[in-house]
This record gives sequence, structure tokens and C-alpha cells, in this order.
Amino acid sequence: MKASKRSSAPVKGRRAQNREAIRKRIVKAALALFQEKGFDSTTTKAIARRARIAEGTVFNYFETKEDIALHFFELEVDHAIAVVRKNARLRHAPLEEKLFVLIETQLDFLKPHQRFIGAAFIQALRPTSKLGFSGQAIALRNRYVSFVQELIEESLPRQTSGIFAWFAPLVFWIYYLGILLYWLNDDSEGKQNTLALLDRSLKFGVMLLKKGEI
Amino acid sequence: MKASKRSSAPVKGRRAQNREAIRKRIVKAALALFQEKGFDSTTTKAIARRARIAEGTVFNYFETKEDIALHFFELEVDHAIAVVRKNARLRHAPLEEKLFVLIETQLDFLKPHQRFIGAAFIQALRPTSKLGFSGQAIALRNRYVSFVQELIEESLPRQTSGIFAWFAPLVFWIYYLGILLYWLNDDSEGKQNTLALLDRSLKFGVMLLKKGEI
DNA sequence: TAATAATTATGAGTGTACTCATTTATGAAA
DNA sequence: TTTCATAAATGAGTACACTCATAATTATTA
Repeated sequence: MKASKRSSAPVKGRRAQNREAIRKRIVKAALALFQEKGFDSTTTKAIARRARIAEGTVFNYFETKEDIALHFFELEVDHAIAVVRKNARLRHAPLEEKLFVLIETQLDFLKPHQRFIGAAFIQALRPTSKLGFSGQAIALRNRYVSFVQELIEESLPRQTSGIFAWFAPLVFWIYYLGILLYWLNDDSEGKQNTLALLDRSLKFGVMLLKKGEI
Repeated sequence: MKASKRSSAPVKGRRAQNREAIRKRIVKAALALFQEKGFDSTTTKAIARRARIAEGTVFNYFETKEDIALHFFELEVDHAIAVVRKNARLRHAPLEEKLFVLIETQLDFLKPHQRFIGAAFIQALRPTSKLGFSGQAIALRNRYVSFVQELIEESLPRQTSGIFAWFAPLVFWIYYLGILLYWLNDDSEGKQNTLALLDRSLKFGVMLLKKGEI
């Protein structure tokens, strides 16, 4: 029989504790550096130094430098989904409003990190990128796309047979990428140009969806 | 003694001749290798070897490996523009048809090179990429966007004040990226899914444009 | 506790894109 | 031609992301 531990919480062994701590240190160090110097100019050596570990250790936790960035976007997507879910007022709001808040929340989250987002995010979405089209990244995209799907069905339950039904979320994904590109290059006060484009195009897109086809 | 100077035409000195020849050798070697092994797996050393020059010489002709790819996309864009311009039937065709042929021509050109396009093209368009947002690449995008602008004005001369007028070409650029992404991942027979999406979305977009606003 | 197994940390090593001081080729002037 | 300036070619060198054999640490078994 095993030396079982105290009754209470599932006690984490030294190993698991340490692993978690180091993982966090890496992410924290990387984010700080990405923000300071941008993605490309941040070396994995610097990340390791800042996290007080050996260079190789970074790669015991993340397969590539991009993966560290991907972790950040997981936080971003999960955060945005949670915000939309928890917003009571939104529950019965029109679809375009839900989608607006979803993207707005994402952009707010990304705002302090614009410098490396252009580099890392778009890069992570390259079709051939190990990150963009396999493993974690696919899971992340699916989580996002499924959520959008839910929002659509929740608001337009009768349209599910429309011509757009099966690829509306995919289109939304591409649309989001477009918005992101636009946002990154938007120099207007408070990114108002992006918000305006967002507002109008969402209203329009939803109208389209309601018609059920082109 | 070096006899000779057959000077009879816009004589290009040995230097200029050689420069042109080597540039072509590099491009030819690179394209062949990109096609064989993909963009990432092609080393600049291999390109140099195939072009029968020293490794460093590659960088006397192109600043980066991506730049070699960019050269390819210049050919692609110029080719597509020329095809649309030369097509007499199109001259009085509806806008959506012109745009359809434009993109279709581009995709046809890219078809044999899909393997490296995902890697190189999207990469080249990253907002932070030296390639994507400066120098040659900007010039290339401008050439494309201006052409689209022309096509729009040629077909819808009265809409130029519409809300879409100033950013329609930018939207089209983003739209093209989206289509490209879709196309790269489209496994249907003859990419028919992409063509169908293209057809419907273009008709719709042009309808939108005609209304002049959202 | 001691011995053994499993996991993790380490940093020198590898292959790559790109740089740069040096050498070589070309063209013009004398 | 000879001399010299300028352009171009060269390949060893650099910095980087990532690998891997080995050492150190933690867990398990006796």
C-alpha cells in the first residue's frame, strides 16, 4: 500500500509544484521580454536567463518559442469566451452585439502586447506552421469556432440549415484575422476606426446570416 | 589580351550581363528547391550550390530568403493583372466577373507551388515582416490594390463617394488573404469549394459595393 | 534507510540564415 | 598597356532556435 498522504487536498509532490512554478516563470519572463523587445528580438537564451533556468530547460516546457506565444493566446481566447458567457446583459442581446463584445474583449486583452502580436499571432496562424495547424493550435481554434457556433445557434436557431450554417464560424475566423490585421495598423484615436468597421460589418454579416444565404 | 567588344546594341557590359545571369540562376534554383523540399527545408546553402555560387553571394542579390520568394509573387501579381487587362471579353463584364478572373488567375499560377506558398506567402504578409510592410512588398501590394481600385472605378464610377470607396481595395486585399487560406486547405476536387465560395462572396460583395454603404 | 527507477535540468553541440573583411574581376583613365 | 577605382564573389564567422547525452533530483521499492 502506498504511503497515502494527508486526507485533505490532493497534495502536489515537489516535482509537480516545481514544474508548475517553472512553467509560470518561463511564461512570465517571455511575456515581459516580448513586450519590451518584440517577439523576434527576444532570444530563448534571454527568456531562460530571466526565468533563472538553463537554456535547454525552456524546451522541456515548450516545443518552440512560438508555443510560448500560443500559450498567451490560449489565455486570451479563454478570457474572451468567459467574459461573454458571464455577461448577463448579453444573454438576450442580438447576435451582433455578442460578437462585438467577443472581439472587443479580445482586442482589449491584446492591446498592451501589440508589438509582438503582429509577429507571433499571424505567424502562428500560417497554414504550414506546426503551431497554426496542429495540436494545441487546432484545439484552440476549435474552442473559439465552437463558441461562435453556439452563439449563432443560440440566437438564430432556425437558420441552421442555411447555406452559411456550416461555414459561418470558419468565415468568422477569417473575418477575425482580417479585423486583427486592420486593428494592428489602425492609428486612429482609441482604435475607433476598427470599432466602427467592426460595428458595421457585424450588423451586416448577421443580417446576411438571417437571410440564410447569398 | 582580351580581344573583343562586340558592341552593337545597348551593350551590356560583362558586369551587368553576369549580374542578370546570376540573379536568374538564383531564382531558378530557389524555385526548384522550394517546390521539391518546401520553403523551410530549403537552405540558402543548397540554393547557392545549385546556382553554382558561394553561399554569401545569394545575399548580394536578395536581402533574405523571403525576398527570393517575394520575387516569385511579383511575377504572380503582374501575371494576373496582365491576364485580366488583356482579356477583351472581360472589358465590359460585370465587376464580380473581373475580380473572379483576377483571383482565379492568381490561384492557377500558384497551384504548382502550394507547398511553399503557405509558408512563404503568408509569412511575407505578416504585419511586422520586413517583407510584408516595407519596400518591395508595399510596392507590390500597392500595385495590386491600385489595380483593384481601377477595376472598381471602371465599373462603378458613381460609387466613389460611398462609405466603402476608400477602403474597398484594402478589404479586398484582406479578402484575398482569406480566400488564399481557404484555398490552401481546400481538398475538394479541383478546389471547387474555393471557387464556389469565391463566386458567391464576390457577387455579394459587389452588391454591397453598389449600395454604397453598410 | 538504502537501492533503484523515473523524471527533469543542464549546457555544449548542431544546423541555419545572414554578415563582413578580404580577394578577385571589371571598366575607365592615363 | 598599365594603373587604379569600383563592383562583386567568397567563405569563415556570428547569433540564433533547437537537440541530446549526461548529470542531478525526486519518487518508489525493499
